[in-house]
Amino acid sequence: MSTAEETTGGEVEPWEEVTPDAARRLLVAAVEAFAERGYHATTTRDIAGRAGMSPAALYIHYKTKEELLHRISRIGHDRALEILQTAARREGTATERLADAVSSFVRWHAGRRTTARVVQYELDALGPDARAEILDLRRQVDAEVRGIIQEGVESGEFDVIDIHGTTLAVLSLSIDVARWFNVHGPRTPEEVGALYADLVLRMVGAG
Amino acid sequence: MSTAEETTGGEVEPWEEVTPDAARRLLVAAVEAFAERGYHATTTRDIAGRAGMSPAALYIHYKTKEELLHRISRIGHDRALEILQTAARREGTATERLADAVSSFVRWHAGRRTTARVVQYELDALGPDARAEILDLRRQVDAEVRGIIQEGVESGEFDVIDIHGTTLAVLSLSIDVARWFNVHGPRTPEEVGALYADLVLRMVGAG
DNA sequence: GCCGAAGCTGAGCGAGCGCTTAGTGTGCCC
DNA sequence: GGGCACACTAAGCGCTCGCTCAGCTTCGGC
Repeated sequence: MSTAEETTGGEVEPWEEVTPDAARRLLVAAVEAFAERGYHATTTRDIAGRAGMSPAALYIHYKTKEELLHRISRIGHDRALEILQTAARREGTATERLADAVSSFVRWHAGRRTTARVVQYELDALGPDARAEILDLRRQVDAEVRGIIQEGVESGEFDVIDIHGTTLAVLSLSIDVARWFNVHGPRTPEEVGALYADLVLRMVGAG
Repeated sequence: MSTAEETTGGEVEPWEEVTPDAARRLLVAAVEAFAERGYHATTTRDIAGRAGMSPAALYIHYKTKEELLHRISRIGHDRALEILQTAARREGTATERLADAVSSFVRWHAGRRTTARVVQYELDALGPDARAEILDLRRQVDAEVRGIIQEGVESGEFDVIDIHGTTLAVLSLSIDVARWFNVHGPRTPEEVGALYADLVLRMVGAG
């Protein structure tokens, strides 16, 4: 199986780039809390408690609660963009690359649902500077998908009238997985990824 | 033009069912505030201020801040379900009814974006009883769309393998419009509705 | 064996939260 | 025109929030 993600199943815990260990535990606790209750409904006491620390410990590693969200959002967007870039830049037809991009992007939104939820739905809680930085990453995400669709249209593989609108719809469909996906539901991330890749190929008139 | 919504363009201000006038002004103010900042980040002082009243005035008409959200969510879900039911029960082929359902559902999510945003993204802020009531409405929404797709498959109009999964994707795509739609953006609700109806017909293999 | 740096805690500050209460103005009924 | 129901306000209560700070522990270097 050739996919854009190198090791989906055997992927080690993410966030390993975050050190020291206490800072990572706090960040993982924040991801869970933000995903469950939302940024504004989450208290710093809750985050510290989940990480097994006192409320004050949080401020050794992070200046504010918002810095936690910023770090999570930045790392998550970097990862999402990396997944799409890997799919977009592999060799193969536009059809193969679009299917790969959607299936791996969706697999990430389902499999890492808590992270994806925070990344996709808590943007407005960031301050202006952090938000601008993240929006720039989102434009890059959009450009990757639009590029594949554009190439498929030019090669005659796809039949698409509104390239920008269709790109928007493909990304919107994939991102919304983070809202409804249920770990205890009937579908695995792999199954949703495969279904969505098929639906997207139909949307662009491939095959 | 025959659509599921009787009068999209000329639709009078909604919320006219909410009386007296002061209660409606507070509710409209709450919709705006919840849509902009989210339920938890909105203060009762902000809601009352937008409605031109003192903070205490809110509690003449609503027992709690959560009751405001509950009323908004209930009315919004009723309206969304009504739109889908009108499209599903009109006469015509499954293709026509699915296109009508998606275009009017999407048009509502784009045109009434602030309401739709609160309705679709603030469910978790409700208490258990209110949430259960709303979830029941969502099951009815799902059943309407699934019904049309099922009939299209049975009549041979559609080519769909996973009916439940495709229903989920169609609703997910439409609902997510409330997240990204921008009133000042390049597309009108009508244009997005038409584009999305076309994309959904492709997804189900119609035509 | 002493020292300073680093990681963490217990206690708590000022602010703003949801919500309450006592009191005020207004208009309608008789 | 007196009384009353109703809509609303000013003030503020009790609480929890994000965040701070003085002090304790631990540990490597010498």
